[in-house]
Amino acid sequence: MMTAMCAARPADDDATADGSPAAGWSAQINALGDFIRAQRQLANLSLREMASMTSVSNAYLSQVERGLHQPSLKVLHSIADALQLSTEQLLGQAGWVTGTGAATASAESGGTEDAIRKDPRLSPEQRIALLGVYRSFVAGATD
Amino acid sequence: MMTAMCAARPADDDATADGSPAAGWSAQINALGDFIRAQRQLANLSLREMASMTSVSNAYLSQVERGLHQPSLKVLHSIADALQLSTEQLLGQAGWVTGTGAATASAESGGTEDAIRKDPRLSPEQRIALLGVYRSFVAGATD
DNA sequence: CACGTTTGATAAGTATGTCAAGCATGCGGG
DNA sequence: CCCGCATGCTTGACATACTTATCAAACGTG
Repeated sequence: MMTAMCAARPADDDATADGSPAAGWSAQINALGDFIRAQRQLANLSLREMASMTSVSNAYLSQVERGLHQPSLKVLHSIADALQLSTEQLLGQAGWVTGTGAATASAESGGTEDAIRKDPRLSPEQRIALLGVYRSFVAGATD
Repeated sequence: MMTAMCAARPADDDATADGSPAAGWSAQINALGDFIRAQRQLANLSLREMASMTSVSNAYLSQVERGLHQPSLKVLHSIADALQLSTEQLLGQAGWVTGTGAATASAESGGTEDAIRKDPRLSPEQRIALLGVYRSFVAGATD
């Protein structure tokens, strides 16, 4: 197995002529596909094997690996599972998550807000309420 | 403005009896939608405002918030950006960051109390009040 | 060489995400 | 009263993700 099979990449297609899709994600998609393929081959899996593990068709996996499509969360998750990777690694590879630490918002100045937002023990409604209270407090003070 | 007018949720449809690895989507989608809506309202944004920020149509945002659709990565990312959240928080909310290690939650859990205690912008009374609210929330959530 | 098997790639069809336009409702002013 | 302006919700058309069925090449067997 694993012979130099028929690998053909139809040249780097960065067609962003029409403005429909967000420009420039082809690079990330390619990176993601390469990464997935590498991991798959590392695990000595064929497309079909992985397909049966992920319940995603081999054909689509092939297309994803070659950067022809942007897989959805479901598929991404399945793939990560089959390859024994965390979804975060996959997303990170595609550049969709800013990084593991990643605090795009105000992390240092608004530590409390951030903590509330990230707290997994709160339901959405509770979050709203708590943040509302907190903000009213802070707004009332000198700020 | 901001009066909750025509609101209708078409019953909770949780029909996922098959043994697929990704079973139980509707619940997650609903959670995600609720979270997004909560955050949006927190930021005092209307659907249309957010739509213009995210370059996603208001209609679709509405549907996503109500759990009628699963947004793609692009859209998710845009939303996170508009709400000044990291994509990971969104994904975490929906429970998509399973991963093998996946200790996103436990690491942050408990950080909220700490953040509140340390927050220099709160007066002692406010601190007590906020902690009280937070604790009541967490206590009610069957830890 | 015929044969079956395994591999990755392609074709055409189906399901689902996404948008632009229109609907319903509430609010303030003539 | 009606009217315009705000909001959120629904419809129907299109684009994209995804599937099932199939192909051509490489690897065996005898």
